[in-house]
Amino acid sequence: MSRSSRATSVRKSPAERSAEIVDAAVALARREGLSAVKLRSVAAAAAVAPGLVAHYVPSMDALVATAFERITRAELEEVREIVLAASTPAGKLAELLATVFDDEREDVSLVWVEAWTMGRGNETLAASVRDVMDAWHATLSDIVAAGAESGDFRVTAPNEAAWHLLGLIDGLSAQTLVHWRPASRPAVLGELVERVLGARPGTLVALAVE
Amino acid sequence: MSRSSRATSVRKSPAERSAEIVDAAVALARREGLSAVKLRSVAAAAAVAPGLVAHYVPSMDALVATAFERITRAELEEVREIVLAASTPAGKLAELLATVFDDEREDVSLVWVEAWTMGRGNETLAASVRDVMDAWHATLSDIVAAGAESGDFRVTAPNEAAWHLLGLIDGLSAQTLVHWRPASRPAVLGELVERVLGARPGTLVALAVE
DNA sequence: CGACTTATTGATCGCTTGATCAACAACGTG
DNA sequence: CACGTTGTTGATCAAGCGATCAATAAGTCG
Repeated sequence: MSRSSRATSVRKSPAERSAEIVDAAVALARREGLSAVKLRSVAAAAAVAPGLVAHYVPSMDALVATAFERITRAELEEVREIVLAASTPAGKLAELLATVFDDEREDVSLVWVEAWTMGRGNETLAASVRDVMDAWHATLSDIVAAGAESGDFRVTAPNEAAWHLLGLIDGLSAQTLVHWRPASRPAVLGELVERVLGARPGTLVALAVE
Repeated sequence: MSRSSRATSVRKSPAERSAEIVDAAVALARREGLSAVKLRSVAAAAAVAPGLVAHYVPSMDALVATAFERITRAELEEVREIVLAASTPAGKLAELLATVFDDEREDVSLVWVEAWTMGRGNETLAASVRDVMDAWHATLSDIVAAGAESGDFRVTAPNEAAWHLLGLIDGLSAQTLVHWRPASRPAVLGELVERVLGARPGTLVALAVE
């Protein structure tokens, strides 16, 4: 009667298994948020025993931070490539905003907002959040500075303007997270950012609509 | 040896005790965030047994939602009164921004950001969040609309502009929560909002500095 | 083919959470 | 001063968390 039936297991190289576990954590975080990254749920997602997750990861806090980095770095990298394709600063910014506020990307908002609060009890995560935010700021700052130099934007402090753009992006993302989808976002948003950057009316709106 | 020593208790009217417990929850949330509002921590803060908290509250989710409402409604009310004192729309907005981004108010940011994520598993809280956000939006919208009418602001869609302002406020608040305090916030922010609303340069900056 | 290395399992510990409830005692009442 | 109502206590339950570790078996190597 006590054929307690041990599950059949396949041995894999530590590197491969470790990657699988991290991948499972990333997929889980993308789907249900960072707070869904638990020892047991990751184990289930990776189809391994709970103990194995703990074995391959220093701590769950670290795994959460890793998942955050993977997801948000990938997003930034994606945006960077899209931005690279555009020629003018205004075009770059328009593409950036269109990408960030794409509806497909709502899940990333959840990851960000959760990271801000979870960072308060997870210093590893907090450090990651700071790093990726800095990277975002740098990307935005570059675009704004280029626009200021070319005359497309009339900004006195590109660095500060980049912070405010980032704040705007974060805030609006958080809003959609709760329940809002103010309908005419792209067009009106373009108009808004034109003003923020002192661009000529229409330079961003036209690009944003495509 | 089994003098298990029951703590001396003072009987109070249900209304009074109930108020004490809610007050303790509010104070706790203000100090350490909504996530600190636990059955036992609230009990300790109110100096009662854990069971009493459960006795006076339908569920902890409800208590968290109540604490959120109390804190954020009070903030909004405070801002409303300050805004009322200013005469021009630009002045009202300048006062509003100065108040919201006052350093003393950092704790409220934590409450907001936590509410956005906790609302995902607490429908009572989610409903409260939507309500208070609507109220904020209405307040901002009124100011912007008045400014549009008076000619102080050149905005085509006050309603949308209010959403964006709110997004900006929320996003920048969240940033300070993580670790940022971009130094020259008030002045540069005023300039930013002038542009957002198409106000004449200086109308907000001058007021914000006071 | 047997032995050894080691990837993997799953039970387990200790802790925290919200919630329940029998027992207790403080206060108003007769 | 005793009685009874009821505000209050604190132990307790069940669930979920991260982490640990002895036991197990898969794959490799002589």
